[in-house]
Amino acid sequence: MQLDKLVHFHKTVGNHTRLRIIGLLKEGGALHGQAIAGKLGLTPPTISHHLTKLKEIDIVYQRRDKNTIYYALNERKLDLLAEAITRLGDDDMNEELQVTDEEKHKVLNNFIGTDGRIKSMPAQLKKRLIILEHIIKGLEAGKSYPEPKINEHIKQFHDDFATIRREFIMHQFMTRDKGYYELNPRELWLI
Amino acid sequence: MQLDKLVHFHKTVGNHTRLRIIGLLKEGGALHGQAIAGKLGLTPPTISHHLTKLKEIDIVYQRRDKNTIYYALNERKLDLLAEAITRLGDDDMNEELQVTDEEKHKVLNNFIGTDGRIKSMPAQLKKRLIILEHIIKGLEAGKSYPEPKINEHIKQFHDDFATIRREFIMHQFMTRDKGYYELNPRELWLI
DNA sequence: CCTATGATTAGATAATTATCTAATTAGATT
DNA sequence: AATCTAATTAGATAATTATCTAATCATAGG
Repeated sequence: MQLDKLVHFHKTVGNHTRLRIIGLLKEGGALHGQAIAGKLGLTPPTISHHLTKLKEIDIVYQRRDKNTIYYALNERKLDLLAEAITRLGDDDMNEELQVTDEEKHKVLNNFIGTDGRIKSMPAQLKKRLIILEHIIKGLEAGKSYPEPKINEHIKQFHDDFATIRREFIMHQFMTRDKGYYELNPRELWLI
Repeated sequence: MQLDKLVHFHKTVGNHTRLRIIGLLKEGGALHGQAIAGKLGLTPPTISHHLTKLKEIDIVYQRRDKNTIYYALNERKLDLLAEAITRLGDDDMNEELQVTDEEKHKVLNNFIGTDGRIKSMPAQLKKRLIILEHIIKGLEAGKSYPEPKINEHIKQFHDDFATIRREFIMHQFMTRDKGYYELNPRELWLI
């Protein structure tokens, strides 16, 4: 991570109100704007202002339900940035996390048969993520799926839909709410 | 770590010049003021200004040799603070939002008369939440109420049922769907 | 199409702050 | 004591920003 980005991150987090918002989201899960405003004793425009800043550094994301937008913490991002601090002066950061298209192709060729089904799930996280990404690409962003639909979709690739479905949640590809599943924004994906 | 302290830390580190100083000290070991000023193309007073801020958060310490003061990075501190980031929002950060049972009793006694009705709605959010919680406790979880039923229930406590009903939604005590109201699970309540 | 609700944008204001030059302080050396 | 060197403080200025009110936008539901 380069200097400017790190500055931007700290500048954003170095504010009383914004830290309190982060705290609220951490303890309370997703909240909508007016709830945050109420709890902090500030007006909605002010909260809006802070939320856009928090979104800029990618630490909160949003989900819309009717007229209400729920904001939630991207905790993984938090961890990554914490790590970045200790490596402040170092230059060779981040590279090891990138995956090239070529690498993806190779993994897909190795683990997916000519019939399109998964021959076996790789054990290594990096490769698993590539497979998961491949599966989830068949789903539509912004659409809400009931659990059976998800199962059905996964079964096209692999019989163990329960494990894979769980990994979708675990690795932040999707969100579950009351039995309904929805893709997370791509920036949240770990790949 | 306290909220204020965390804010102070991030505010301090969230500055282009100061991060560059940290970077210099990390790669170059101890440096004296004028050397830093030279490398960054700034004047000594400016560097002095930033160094006092970095000393405030205890991330830089100094050693004097004759007239020259050498500044060095406290890397252990850096690690500690990085760790604190992942705990943003944990435990004691939100202390001021916790409410004890004793506190609740006190508020209820103050705002609710012997007839069980609300004498006046407190303005302070924390107290309002206590009153709202009290009112909503008379409703049953999992049951779906039409709007008139809700109004009726609230009117036992206060005549302004519209405002209170709206606050139930706003503060996530309940959900409305097509004119029907249902309690949210308790974990969602802000109290 | 109309209305209600929640979010965002625009614009204003007051507070904070990064930076400079000029002046001052603190040690060290002669 | 006089002088040199490095650091700090004072004071000024320009830029940034947290917050508010008022206005606008976007979506849902009739």
